[in-house]
Amino acid sequence: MSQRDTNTEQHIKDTAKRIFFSEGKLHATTQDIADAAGVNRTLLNYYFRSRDILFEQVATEARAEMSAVMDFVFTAKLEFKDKIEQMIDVFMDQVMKFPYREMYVVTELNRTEKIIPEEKKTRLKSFLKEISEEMEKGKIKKMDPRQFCMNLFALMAYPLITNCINKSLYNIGDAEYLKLMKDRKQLIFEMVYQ
Amino acid sequence: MSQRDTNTEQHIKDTAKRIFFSEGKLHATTQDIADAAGVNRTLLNYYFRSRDILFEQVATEARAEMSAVMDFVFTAKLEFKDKIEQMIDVFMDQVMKFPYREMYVVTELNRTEKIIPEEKKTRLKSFLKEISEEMEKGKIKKMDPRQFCMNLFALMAYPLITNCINKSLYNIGDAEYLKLMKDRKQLIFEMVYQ
DNA sequence: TTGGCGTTTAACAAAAATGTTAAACATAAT
DNA sequence: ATTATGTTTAACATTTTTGTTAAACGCCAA
Repeated sequence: MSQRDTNTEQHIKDTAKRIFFSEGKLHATTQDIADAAGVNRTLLNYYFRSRDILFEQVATEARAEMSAVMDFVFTAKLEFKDKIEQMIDVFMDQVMKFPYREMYVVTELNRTEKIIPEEKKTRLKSFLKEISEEMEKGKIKKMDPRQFCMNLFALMAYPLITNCINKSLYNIGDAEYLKLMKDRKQLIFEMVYQ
Repeated sequence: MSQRDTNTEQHIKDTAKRIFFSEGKLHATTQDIADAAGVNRTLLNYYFRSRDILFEQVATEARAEMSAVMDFVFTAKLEFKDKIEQMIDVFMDQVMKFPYREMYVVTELNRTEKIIPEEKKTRLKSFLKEISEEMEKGKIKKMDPRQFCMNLFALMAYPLITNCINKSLYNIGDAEYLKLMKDRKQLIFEMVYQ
């Protein structure tokens, strides 16, 4: 830590996240980000040296945050039913805040052909197993557990990605949209559980 | 029509669509597109004068194609149940071919602040009404019809957008993924039409 | 067979985005 | 009060992307 501590470096990254993940402006330039952060563009180079480094850090933090959230839920000592409920609650809050975060990761993957670390896969595997067991018990409809996962995440994430279309299409404002999204928590639970 | 008829102009647009909508490379440059189309970049300017015009044409055609598909389904003279079945069949085929098409439209909307024409909204409205009626009849679970729509489209579109993540996460190859997506047609129908 | 069209090549121009440098300024911490 | 740090300004350099122009080539159709 430096003697004089502004946290401008983090502020810049947070602004980039807002632009990319909340506003979905995937084509934003360094100038756009500097403007939005209310700082001079040279400051971005001062802190990050290059656009690529900034973007990479943002992407890395994004992946870390997503992992942290998923871990929190996956490893929770809860009954399956409660775990699902908690997952919906936590994950929906996330996508409401950062609707385009996964989209950013996807387009970065499409651009750069990166790969997903093994550890994440093992965490998911144990969750898939839990799902299977719950199906055996007859608590949820039987299907490929991967399909169950896809359903769950689709129902949570998609309506927020298409936010701008939906608002216009269904003629709804910010407040009502927020309410619809909050109502979805219960609705989604009812759809996937039984 | 010209005396000598290559259809290079359309070929270029189709290539752009493939790159944007199928491969999800939202940051592709005119050079990328020219290369993928196997033509010289100057030819893009020859046909379209500017990148913006090409992109606008591609976006316009995308919207038109999506509208055409939706119209085909919305206006079909079918019972609600069959209509839903057909919608899933037709729409899933679309998203399997162009997973990122809606994503492209969304990011363009976020970039340019365009607006959606009224006509589309009225078509949707009559569909929402059909949904309400079906709920009254007790054929499907009661909820806000808009939520029903969001559920339906989420279940269809999202797993294909996150294609690259899913393949890696669930350790599946192209063939198996294709099968999973085909199986989803039936699965989604069962989820929304209890 | 030749004229017109589609296409490429090459060489630039222009614009947009990014990166660099040095100097000046502000100010909180010592 | 001085200094080190954070920040801005301004002036450029570099790189990437896009747009322009003119000439040449291949070839099909009239």
